[in-house]
This record gives sequence, structure tokens and C-alpha cells, in this order.
Amino acid sequence: MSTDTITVPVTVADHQNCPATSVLRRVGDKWSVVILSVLGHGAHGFNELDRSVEGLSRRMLTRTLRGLEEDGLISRTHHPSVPPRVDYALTDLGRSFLEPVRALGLWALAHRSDLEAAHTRNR
Amino acid sequence: MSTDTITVPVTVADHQNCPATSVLRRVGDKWSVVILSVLGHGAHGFNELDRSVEGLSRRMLTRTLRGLEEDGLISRTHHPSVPPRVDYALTDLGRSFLEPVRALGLWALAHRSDLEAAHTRNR
DNA sequence: CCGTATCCGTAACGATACTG
DNA sequence: CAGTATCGTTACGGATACGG
Repeated sequence: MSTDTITVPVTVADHQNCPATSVLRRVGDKWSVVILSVLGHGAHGFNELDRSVEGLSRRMLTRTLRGLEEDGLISRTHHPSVPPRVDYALTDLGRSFLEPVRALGLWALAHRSDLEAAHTRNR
Repeated sequence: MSTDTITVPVTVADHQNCPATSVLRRVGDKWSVVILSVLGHGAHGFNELDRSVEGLSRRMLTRTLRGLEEDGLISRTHHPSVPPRVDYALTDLGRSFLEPVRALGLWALAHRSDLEAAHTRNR
């Protein structure tokens, strides 16, 4: 890794294989962080989550939950009762993930006025 | 951004007005973080950036630079010389932004094996 | 209660060609 | 050197309806 000045060619392969890239993309998608935050308060069922986040469709909830589960950030526990119950909860990995994500959120909050100023200046 | 236990209905308006949301989406887009990182090594010209990041088209470079500039994360300085020279550089805001972003990158690196394990397990 | 399947519109992204 | 214009493709997200 290079040290110096210019010409550090970042390859496409580097970019796609980089473990940070997929993480960054997950952070950028519309609902993942919201859902993780809600689950930070404790386990929830599917419809519970659906109702907790206004504007979130069941389709996107399903897809987001599957993605988070594939990344190992949340767990899915199916209780074959009547009525059926499924609990979604943060894993340890998910909890630790929320730390840097919160740091980013705090940064946004702390620099809110700077961001707004820049945005109005360039218009 | 409220506070407690369950049923904190997150409204669509909250989500879109939240200063963190736009920041998170910027982090999630394909090239912003890469460009910011390269600019972390020092100022660069347009074609210099284009060559530094393989796979990045001029079109996306332009658009990403404009976006970062609108957010006040980078500065654009035009020197009307011959040949023309334009310098892109991090602003103070941009430099401070890289800190939480790097924290996220370090998290990804530190938990790389966990992420891979989860991903293979669910397949 | 917990999802899936289908359709559709928009926005992101990439390739290519051209300009001051 | 530093871009813009145009076009085509793919990914993301929402609405609706149906199934276990």
C-alpha cells in the first residue's frame, strides 16, 4: 500500500473484493440502518417491525431482513406456535456494527449546520 | 429520533429529513468513499483521479465530484492556465468525515472473517 | 401472523462520442 | 486537461395481490 503521492490505482477487483465495500453499501441502503436501530431496542416480530417503521413496505422489510441475516447482523428465530411467531434480534456482530454506524450518525448530527450551509451555498 | 423502547414509529418525513440519512446514502454510493480516500493523500486533478481509480468512468467521476462538492466535503479550484488545471481537495469537513468512515472500514476489516462465515453459512 | 410473487416506475451506473 | 451529451442496461424500491 502505497505510501506516496499519486497513482495508487484502485482496481475494480480490489473494490469489489474489499470487505468494506459491501458493508458501506449496506449502510447506504434505505432501510437497513433503521431496522438495525429498531432492533437495538430489543427483538421484534415481522409485523411489529412493519408497523414501527412508517413507509416501509412488507416487501422491502423481507428483503432487508434477509440481507441483514445473510450478513450475520441479525438472527431469525421461528416459534411454531399459534399464531406463528418469528423473532428478529441483533446478533453480537450486529450490535458491534451499530457502534461505527452510530459514530457516523453522530458526525452527521454534529456537522448538520455545515452540511446545510454547503448545500444552500451551492445553489 | 426518539428515545425509547418499542413502537417508535419512524415516519417517512423523519427518515428523509434526518441529516444522517443523506450522509449514509453518500457513504453507500459506489465511488464517493474511494474518491475521498484518494483525495486524503492530497489534491488531485480530474484526469489524475480518473486514472487513479480503475473502473471509474469520467461520467461517474464528474457526478460524484459534484455531489461531494455540494455536500462541502471537497473543494474545487480552477486555475485558468494552459493547459487548464483543476484541483480537487478535501475540505476540513471532508477530512473530519473520513474519520467515522474509516472507523466503519476498520470494523469491516476486523470482522471480515465473521462476515464471510455468515455469508457461507447462509448458502 | 408471516411472508411471497408480480408488475412497474425511477434512479444509478456504464459505454461511447463529442466539446471548450 | 477537464469536462458534457446521449443512450442503453441494470438495480432499487413501491403497490398490489395472493399463500402458509
